[in-house]
Amino acid sequence: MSIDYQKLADLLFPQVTDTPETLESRFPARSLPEGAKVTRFAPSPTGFVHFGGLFPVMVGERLAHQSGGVFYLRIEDTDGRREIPGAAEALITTLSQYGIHFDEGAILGSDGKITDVGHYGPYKQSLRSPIYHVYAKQLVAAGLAYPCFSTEEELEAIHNTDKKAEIKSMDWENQATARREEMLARRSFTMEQVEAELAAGHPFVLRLLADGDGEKKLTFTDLVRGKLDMPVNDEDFVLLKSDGIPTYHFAHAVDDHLMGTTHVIRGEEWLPSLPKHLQLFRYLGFKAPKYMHISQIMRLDENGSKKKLSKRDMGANLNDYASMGYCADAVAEYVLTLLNSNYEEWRTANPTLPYTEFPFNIKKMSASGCLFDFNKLNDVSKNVLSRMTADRMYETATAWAATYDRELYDHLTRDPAYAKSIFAIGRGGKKPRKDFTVLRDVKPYLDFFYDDLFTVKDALPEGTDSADVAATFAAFKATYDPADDMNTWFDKVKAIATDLGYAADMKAYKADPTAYRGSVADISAYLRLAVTGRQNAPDLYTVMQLLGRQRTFARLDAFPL
RNA sequence: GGCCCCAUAGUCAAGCGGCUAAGACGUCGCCCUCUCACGGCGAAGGCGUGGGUUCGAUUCCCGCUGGGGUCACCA
Repeated sequence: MSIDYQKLADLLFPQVTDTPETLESRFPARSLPEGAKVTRFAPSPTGFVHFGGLFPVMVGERLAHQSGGVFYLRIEDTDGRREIPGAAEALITTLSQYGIHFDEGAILGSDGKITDVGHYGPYKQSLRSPIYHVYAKQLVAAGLAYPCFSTEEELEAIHNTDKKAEIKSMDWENQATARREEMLARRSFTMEQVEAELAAGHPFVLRLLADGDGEKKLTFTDLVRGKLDMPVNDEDFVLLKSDGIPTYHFAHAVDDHLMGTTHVIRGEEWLPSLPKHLQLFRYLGFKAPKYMHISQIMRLDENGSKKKLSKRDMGANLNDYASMGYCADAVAEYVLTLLNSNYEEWRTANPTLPYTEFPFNIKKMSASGCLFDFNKLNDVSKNVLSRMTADRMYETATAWAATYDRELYDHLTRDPAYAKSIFAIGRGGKKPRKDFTVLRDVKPYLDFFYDDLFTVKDALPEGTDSADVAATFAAFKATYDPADDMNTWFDKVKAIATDLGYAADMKAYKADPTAYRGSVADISAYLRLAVTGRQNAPDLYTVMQLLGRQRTFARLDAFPL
């Protein structure tokens, strides 16, 4: 049976008049400096940004911007059934909070609507049908693709593929044979049959005519995994769905070629379909981009086995991190530590540089999947917060509190200078205090600096003689001078200790605790509890400096004995 | 089940034929110290398994085991 493929192409795509050549001239190759990488983030608007999604995003962003290239955003909205209205906008907003900015693509305008920026658009796949159809027609005309009029129901009866649960229990051997036979059957048809189906108004999908021998292997080099062997594609997979919208595979080939993507960075779940893509690029006459398949982030389930971090898991939604109190920089740094094994080393050597200064290196990427580790994230977050200047910490905390803790926000903004001086405690030196793991820790840490938030949380140590406490307060009030420096201040506290029969010297006290009523540590504890309401707080001298004499004394007076 | 990927401590990881097998997080001790937070010192804990190749394997090859992915008109 011989078919006039050009005639078939005209029959299937009568509306297509453009040719691949006209498209090539409409989207010319980019003129970029040698070595510049063009990468993209290509999400489908089906929900929030997944934490795991941040990995390819950051790799793409770093590679592009580090090389003087282009990082663009393309929206893969080819599945109307799964699309969630507003998801694309939300995706962009979330990423911008993470400092991820796109040079071109479907970008959010000031009106909150998505608009195209750049010369390779449209950047929403649903708007690119005419483009895909040009190449679809070309493939049909070349005898490399064909229409299939089987309905979804018919195929499902054979494949039984629409439910994961069924896949697990089905008979694989028979399934494979049935599929092969079905595929062969669909390949043979006559022009008359096609004409009749079209005349009857029956929809069709366009399938690629696979020429590969599934027994043969293809060797391919992935930039993070090295050489890989995969079977050559032998499957007539779908290029265009019955609504004329392309599948991921087809859109990927056409778009990444036309848009000049040099490096495709995606999750490793795409590895098995790589042979399809390579075959498509070959059929289309396109040069394939370089690929980087990134390992999935996992979590530990109840049984101790690894599971893909999925939608419902804690930490899956990127938006959750803000509400948990992690700032975007912390999350980004954590991702970087997982992405490049030498990142932490670099950070230690360069504590103050922004992470964008880090020389990101593909060779330092690991091919094995890793487990999400809150301990590590916490540590990174704690360091990120501790490295900030007081001003920066103030801004970060205030911005966070604006949406997550109005009460804190009101207090911080009431007197910014005061708030900044609180944040300045133990900050800025070589060994800064690390009081905050997340921004949620801010309020409980500094509440005692505000009279209306102050409460006595802790109790005096067991067995404390309240007469000693009262005597301590009286003596302290009699001698305290805000003009004293820290040493003078502490000498006075020691003097109080001595007068009350407490040890002024800790070493002496430890050597013979029975010789004293207590130690200067106890005296400090009395004062600390009254002034801060707790047994643990930053340096008392500084706290009193910030509170001032009047408020300090008021708290000593108000302390219940 | 087929195909594919992965495999160094609880976690992330250096290592790329010869090392007492780095480092970080976590855990536990000790020190510093007015408490806390820092900081310092130290400890426990690892090359999944069986074959090769080699004078010598964590490192190279194969099998096994384990984990993960994938097999749609979803991406």
